[in-house]
Amino acid sequence: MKPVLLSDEALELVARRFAVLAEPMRLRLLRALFGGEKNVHTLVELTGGTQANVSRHLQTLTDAHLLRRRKAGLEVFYAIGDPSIFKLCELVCGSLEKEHAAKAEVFRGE
Amino acid sequence: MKPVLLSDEALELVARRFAVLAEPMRLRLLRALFGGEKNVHTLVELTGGTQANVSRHLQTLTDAHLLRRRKAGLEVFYAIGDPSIFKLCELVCGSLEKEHAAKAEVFRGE
DNA sequence: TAGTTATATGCGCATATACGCATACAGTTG
DNA sequence: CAACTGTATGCGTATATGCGCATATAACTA
Repeated sequence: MKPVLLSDEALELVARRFAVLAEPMRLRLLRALFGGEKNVHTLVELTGGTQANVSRHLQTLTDAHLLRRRKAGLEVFYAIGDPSIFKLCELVCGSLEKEHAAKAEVFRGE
Repeated sequence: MKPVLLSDEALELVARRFAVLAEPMRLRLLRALFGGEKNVHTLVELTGGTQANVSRHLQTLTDAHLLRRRKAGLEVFYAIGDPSIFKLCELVCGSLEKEHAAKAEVFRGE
């Protein structure tokens, strides 16, 4: 497929999407959600962050349409809302793995 | 497909890679290099940035192994050094397109 | 209604980084 | 050697944003 040359405005949007993915805590949240939807309390435990910080990052991810939000009584459940995330991480990991073969074992999950 | 769960250290590296791609000016540089390698002066013209700023961003991209550097006399030529960039942008663009298409439908009374 | 639980948010601080300016460095030419 | 060209870099500033603390909001329960 031929690469389409994007406009400057499109590049701004792409950059913003990449920025959302450029925070380790948000990636940890996405990782925690790979297995399916979870409520905030569970995500706080899994990521080891504070409740306030986790809530903020969940907001950022939801605003970017990477997560979907479901309210159930007192709890709020989040789940991955954009399956392209999986392929994105696959691509980046593959590239990084090739890049420093010395650190490659990190990406193979031991 | 079964996603591999990455370690926290791996996620930090992935986040760093995304951060490199999270700047519009760096994406403009990558876009300018889609057609092949170019020297700094040409990239300054194509992107409309200052020479100092362009040089810095080229450094960042090269450090991340996304570009390769070739010196020829006074000039320095840069070229895309990681083909996964193409697929990355394709993925993100596809995702953003869907998102905006969905948004557009709202205004069409869908 | 009052109290409890789960989640979200206002605020301030600290840090990271993009940018512009000036200048340094490297390589070529006189 | 000096002068010139192309590229890189030190420095200061402005802005963005991640984090912690405290508190607010929402929904359930006695």
